[in-house]
Amino acid sequence: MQGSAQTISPLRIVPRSGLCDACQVRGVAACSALDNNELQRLASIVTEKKYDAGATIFEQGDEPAYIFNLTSGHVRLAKTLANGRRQIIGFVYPGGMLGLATHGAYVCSAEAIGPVKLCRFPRDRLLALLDELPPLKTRLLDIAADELGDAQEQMLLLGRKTPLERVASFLWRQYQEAIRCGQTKPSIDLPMGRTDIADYLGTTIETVSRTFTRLRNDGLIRLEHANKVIILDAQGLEEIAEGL
Amino acid sequence: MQGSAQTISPLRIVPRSGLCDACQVRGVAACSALDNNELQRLASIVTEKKYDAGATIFEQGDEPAYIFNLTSGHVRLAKTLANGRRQIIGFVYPGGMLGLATHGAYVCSAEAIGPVKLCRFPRDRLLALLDELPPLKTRLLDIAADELGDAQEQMLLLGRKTPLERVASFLWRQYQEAIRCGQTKPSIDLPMGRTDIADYLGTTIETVSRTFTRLRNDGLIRLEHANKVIILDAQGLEEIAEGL
DNA sequence: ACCGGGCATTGATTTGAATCAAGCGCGCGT
DNA sequence: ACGCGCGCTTGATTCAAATCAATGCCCGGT
Repeated sequence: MQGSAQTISPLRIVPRSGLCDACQVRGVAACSALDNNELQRLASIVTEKKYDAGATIFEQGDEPAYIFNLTSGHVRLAKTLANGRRQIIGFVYPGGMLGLATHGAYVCSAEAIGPVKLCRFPRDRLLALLDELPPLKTRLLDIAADELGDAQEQMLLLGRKTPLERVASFLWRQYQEAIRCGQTKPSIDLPMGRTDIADYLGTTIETVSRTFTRLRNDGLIRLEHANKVIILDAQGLEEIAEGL
Repeated sequence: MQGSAQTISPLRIVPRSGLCDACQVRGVAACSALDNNELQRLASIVTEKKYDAGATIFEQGDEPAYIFNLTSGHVRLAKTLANGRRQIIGFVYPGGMLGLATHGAYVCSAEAIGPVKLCRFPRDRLLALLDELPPLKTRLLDIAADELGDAQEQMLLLGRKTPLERVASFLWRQYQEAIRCGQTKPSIDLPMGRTDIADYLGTTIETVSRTFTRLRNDGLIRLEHANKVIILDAQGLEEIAEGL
């Protein structure tokens, strides 16, 4: 499977690019912008890394030595205030990038929610490579612009939505993401716990829990168990999410 | 002044690039990445636009036909919820970009706070030009990564800071920005009103007002008038902002 | 199968910011 | 110079979500 040549490349040096051939997320990831030849250049600077559940991939304030591409598992990005209050900036799904946003240092920490695999690129080498791989630079610009749009949507949520609207928005987005990934049933598997959800939505674990219960009682969702949500009324959920 | 040749360009076609020669924000703006030759290519697709105070430059949801560079005045970026609740996503200062973040449409509206001048680039032509001007693409990627970092900082503010910390953070950032722009006195001129500040900080006009009063009573600031703040205790302000 | 611990839910109480409601002051136009 | 109006400040009250406090449930280990 690794050696199977769907690609017809003349010299099969392939430093470790067998990885990319077998990559599960190649279609979604940043690499999707590249042809096989270009991909090999990228592959020449990549290292595959694994982390256990709960492990820290990098810390807010660290020198941003690497940029990552998540190939399997889920990651949370978090910022922490002096007194311990925590805000989750976002969740990363397979195919997503880590470490793009910086101000000279990582602006947030990245933690593995479950066991995680990712492709690690030395930042300086990746940035140097960008000048030789214009499609990749374009792709990264697109990704950054998209993430910026997502971030702005989250600001609206945090600044102006009620807890009910926040949870509904969260579920709605998870649902859309699941659909995008080929899910056909109206259900969501939540890889993260209530604490993470609360810290993402700028509220408390108790409020999140009560809100789930309320959505259940109102017939919008069913809770198969705490981490498996069945969407019963997608439109109703969206309307709540949009503040209608 | 317009025709003054500091640059030695062979053919002086210069569609309207006299503009760039005289540009006040050339050092800070995205164009700073370009040499004079490259700048002319940019200048060939630019149109200068002016807007009155309160004017809408573009609307959330519009087709993102243009990307802008603010040359003078201040802009607010806002998103609005069905029932009228508004969240200000950010304020743009001279030299800043508008319209970078998109998801196929402008993700927020841009409104002139006071009278405003900006350079307008047709999006498709600018993006096409990026492939010929790699330094500009790099610069835009840098700008996007920076804005992403700012957005994440704002999420922390909206999700986890108290109103006091929010206002202190806001003033602190304004102060840093003023210093960056060459300001030497410890004072800030606020181009926006209390309503804009409240909508930016995810709180109400009354709370903002009370918090200004409290910071004044606690000796951290002095209010020369509503829009002119003197910083009396910069360190104290920063400590509050950081939640210490 | 039983026990223990961590996570989620549910309930009671408190609290701080939103809302409601006046005043105040400054700038503008006449 | 005067009065008008808008935007800011200040005060009183309400209310929703945070906090405090049990209780329940599921999973993993023995």
